Amino acid sequence: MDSSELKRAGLKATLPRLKILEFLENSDVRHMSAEDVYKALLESGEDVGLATVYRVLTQFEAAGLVVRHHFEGGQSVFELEQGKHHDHILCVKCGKVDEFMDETIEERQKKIAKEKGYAMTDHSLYIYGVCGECQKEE
Amino acid sequence: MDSSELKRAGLKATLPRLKILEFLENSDVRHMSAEDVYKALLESGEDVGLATVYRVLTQFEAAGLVVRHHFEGGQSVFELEQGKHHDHILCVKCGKVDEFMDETIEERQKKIAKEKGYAMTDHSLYIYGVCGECQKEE
DNA sequence: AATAAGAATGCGAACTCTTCTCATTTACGT
DNA sequence: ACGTAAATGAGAAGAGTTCGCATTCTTATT
Repeated sequence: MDSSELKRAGLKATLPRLKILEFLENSDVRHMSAEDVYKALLESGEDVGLATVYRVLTQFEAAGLVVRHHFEGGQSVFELEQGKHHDHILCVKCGKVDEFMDETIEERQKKIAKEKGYAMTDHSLYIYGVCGECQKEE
Repeated sequence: MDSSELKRAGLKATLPRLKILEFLENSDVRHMSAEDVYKALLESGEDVGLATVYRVLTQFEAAGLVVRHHFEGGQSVFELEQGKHHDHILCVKCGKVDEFMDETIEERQKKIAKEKGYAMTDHSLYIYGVCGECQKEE
């Protein structure tokens, strides 16, 4: 088991944390709600509580292992940190999520923050649309 | 009373709708949650239900009278439609909200959507930071 | 390897924001 | 003014998330 990542993040290597991290790393879906993680673990025969999943994901976020997003639709969505910042474009029909990174937009944002007198801490950019697949279906 | 705006939007000119619209138009705060609107009306002596405020704001949104935002923090925030699209920059300390519009960013977003094969329907961009005022306070 | 002490867990209750249900009231064309 | 359909208010219900607490783990120390 790879408890070193957790140790490094200053977190005790408990079974639920290990399982959740492992799941995030091995899943091919990159953006998941707490509920998604919870259900997947239950189906794998793990015995975790939903509250624990929420707690752990929040800790992972604080530790920088995970990034939390607020897509439309209310619930939080989590994504394993990949080192490189990026924004998201999502399909309003099928829910597909794509990622992109645009240096020009990044620059402009910094510029705007400065102009407005803000010390920028963060930003979130979501583009919504209908993906190629969904456009075909009438 | 100005019921014409409501009529034009295809909505019956009921008292709660009139009051809510009037309040949105006369308030100097431009971004308000349903709860904010509800409380303000109660304090003005109006007798509205919170459910009605939610319903009406949702109808206003559908009618294009109002725009709904999902700032961080969970609840929806509403803003009177001003014709011209803009994005937001908000202070994470005091909650202040500023608006901006950047043609370059707009263009880039369209370009990205096209590249990724999406038919763009909408987008949301929020910059978070500490505003000038709040930077001064220690 | 056993132990002690504190941290983490699971469960259900609680909380927040929002929507729904439904009996009652209101707006508006006639 | 009246009738009808739509809108309202109140509280219940729903979704997502957090909290409280008794129990169970981790881990540093023997």
